Amino acid sequence: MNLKQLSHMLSLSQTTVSRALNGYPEVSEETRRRVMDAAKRHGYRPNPSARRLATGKSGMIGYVLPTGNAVDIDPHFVEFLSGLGDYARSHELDLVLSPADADDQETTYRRIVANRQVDAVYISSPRPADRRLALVNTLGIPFIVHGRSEGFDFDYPYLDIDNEGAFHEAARLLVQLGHKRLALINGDDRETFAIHRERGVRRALAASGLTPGERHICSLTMTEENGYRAARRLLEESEPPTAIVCSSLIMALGVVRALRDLGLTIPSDLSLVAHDDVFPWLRPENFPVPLSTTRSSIRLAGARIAERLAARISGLEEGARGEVWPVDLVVRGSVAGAPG
Amino acid sequence: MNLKQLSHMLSLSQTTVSRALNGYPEVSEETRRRVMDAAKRHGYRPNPSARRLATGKSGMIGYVLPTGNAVDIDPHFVEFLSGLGDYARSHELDLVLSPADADDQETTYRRIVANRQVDAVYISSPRPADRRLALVNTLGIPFIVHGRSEGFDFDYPYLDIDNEGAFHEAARLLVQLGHKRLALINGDDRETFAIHRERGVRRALAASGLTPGERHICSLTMTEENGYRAARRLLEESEPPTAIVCSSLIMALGVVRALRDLGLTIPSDLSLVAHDDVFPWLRPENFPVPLSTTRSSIRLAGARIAERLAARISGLEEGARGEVWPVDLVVRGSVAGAPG
DNA sequence: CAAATCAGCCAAAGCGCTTTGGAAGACTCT
DNA sequence: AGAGTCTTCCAAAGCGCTTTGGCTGATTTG
Repeated sequence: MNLKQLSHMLSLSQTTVSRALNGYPEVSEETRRRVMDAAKRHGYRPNPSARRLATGKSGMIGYVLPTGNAVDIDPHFVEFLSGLGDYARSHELDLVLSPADADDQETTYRRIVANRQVDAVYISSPRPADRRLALVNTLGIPFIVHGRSEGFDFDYPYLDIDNEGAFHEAARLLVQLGHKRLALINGDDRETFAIHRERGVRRALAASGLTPGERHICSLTMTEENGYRAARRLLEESEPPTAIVCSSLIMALGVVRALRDLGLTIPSDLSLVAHDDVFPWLRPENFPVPLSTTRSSIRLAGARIAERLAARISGLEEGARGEVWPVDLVVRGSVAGAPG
Repeated sequence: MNLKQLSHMLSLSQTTVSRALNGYPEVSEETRRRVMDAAKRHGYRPNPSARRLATGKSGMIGYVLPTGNAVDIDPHFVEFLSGLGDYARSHELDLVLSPADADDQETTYRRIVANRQVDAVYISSPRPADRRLALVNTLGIPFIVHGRSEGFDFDYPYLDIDNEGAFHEAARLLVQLGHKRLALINGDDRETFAIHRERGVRRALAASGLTPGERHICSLTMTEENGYRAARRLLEESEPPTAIVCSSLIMALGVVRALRDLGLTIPSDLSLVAHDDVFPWLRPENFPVPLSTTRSSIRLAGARIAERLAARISGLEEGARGEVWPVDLVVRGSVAGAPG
């Protein structure tokens, strides 16, 4: 059932039927009702390919997926996706993943924009002065950044959590508990989120006249093994930290393992706080000692981004609005006063 | 730059240019070369929307993503995606994720097929007599199942690992080591993979005249917490198992935690084997006691599925070919003879 | 009352590609 | 030499929608 057939059986022109269905004003209410009725009754669904060719709109949002043999997709992605799906599902919005060589994403961005494959894109894990951002900005496709970049002379729309604030709070708490030697096991510090977190920690320390030890700030990809290694290295120093702030639950698993290997206990020997993106399959309250966390649901962020992208596509949202979500500090048994 | 312009500047018809570019035989080699050259030089890229409208082919593969408030996307998905991307990247194949209400995926399948949004789909986590499979089979769109279903009177193309064999081997090893009380902490047993795993374990036990205790086979969604709970329940029985086979590393984390809480040690009190899908961020060799695993890279499966889908789309693969990958049993320190 | 306005509809021209059904010319074959 | 056969190309008809530009008859306006 296509437009031609439908309009024919209504004895109307395709123009009128099309306009009736798309809510244009130049069609009488009665006609519109008739058309709508018939469309529903016959299960008419406009062919998206045709609509697309005519309008250039695809009804999909895009994401360029960095891939490569040495490239692992962030496990957070799946939770983000859950959120995105939660919103998109009810709006018949599909998501197009365009895999790209991690070292040459530009080609892919250009392709999907030139081909009008998607109406909007989102960008995640941005770095300072991220080229993708500059590119997408000049290409003129609607977009939203999940996270923030830095060092641009233009503004852009984003959704981020207050990473600096969160880690500032966490570190401040630890300092208040008397910790003088505080370490940060951070994610990849080429990414902005990690930079912000480090900034938060440093600021909290500085406020009490402390500076982190040279090697007490480390940056690694967020695996259990790296958490272990970092913790091990830190705790075997001559003056080990008495508190650690950690950028992910997965790394925290490794930290906990390292402590065990060294015969140290939480929180008497070491206080630990980690960031929790809220995975359903790994919860901080279920750590051997319940883990204090800075918590922010990445899934909710996914839903919000979908919502905002939809708004941008339909022109309801404009400009470079940035949105920063506060982060909860949830204190559990893994923190205590600094050891004697 | 579109076809019209290109053909005009070559003084050829659109027909000829189109045919030259698409490799049809009825154009001379010389002309083809001229056309190819000009196309490359001017960076001509056929407009996919137009091509799509004309041919009905989209150059994308689809996946219906079950979503909902109570629905969590499987964390394995991300690794699978990495693999899919590895292949798709080099073939300019995009992946369309269509989020759907987990309880009504049929509507979405019908929509993407009717709209010809994608050229092929894949289905994951199938259940016995899975309705999606029957649906997709009748809709006539090329597809591949990741995993297997059961109870159909038709064959279908799939890629699966030998779950039964893997768990049979694992259980057999434990039995050979003298374990009489063996428990299985399985994933959701409405899914075929879990059924196969259970079958493997039962078969190994039966071969030595053993049957698993009533409550020694449990089925739960694969979270750390569920692993903990199941292990705890099992080990607090009057006749606790001396060996556990576990369907995922994440659950195994919980098992290890439970053991610790109960003051038990691996492998002297309990032998443990888990299935490893090969996550970059959590490795069995890094468990407190290196974990024995049945190992199969889900990422490689993703790449293979992409490859086969592409082959199906282009007609290179036909029929209901099933492919079953063997699974490695990797023995590490977590298994030992049954305690005294 | 003629002129201007307006609501409501339509025919047709795109969008940019593929594909059908020839047609023209070159070549073979008897 | 004329009939048949290839080879190589083309014009035009789709694919199914949106949108431009106008037309008609009814209503308002000076």
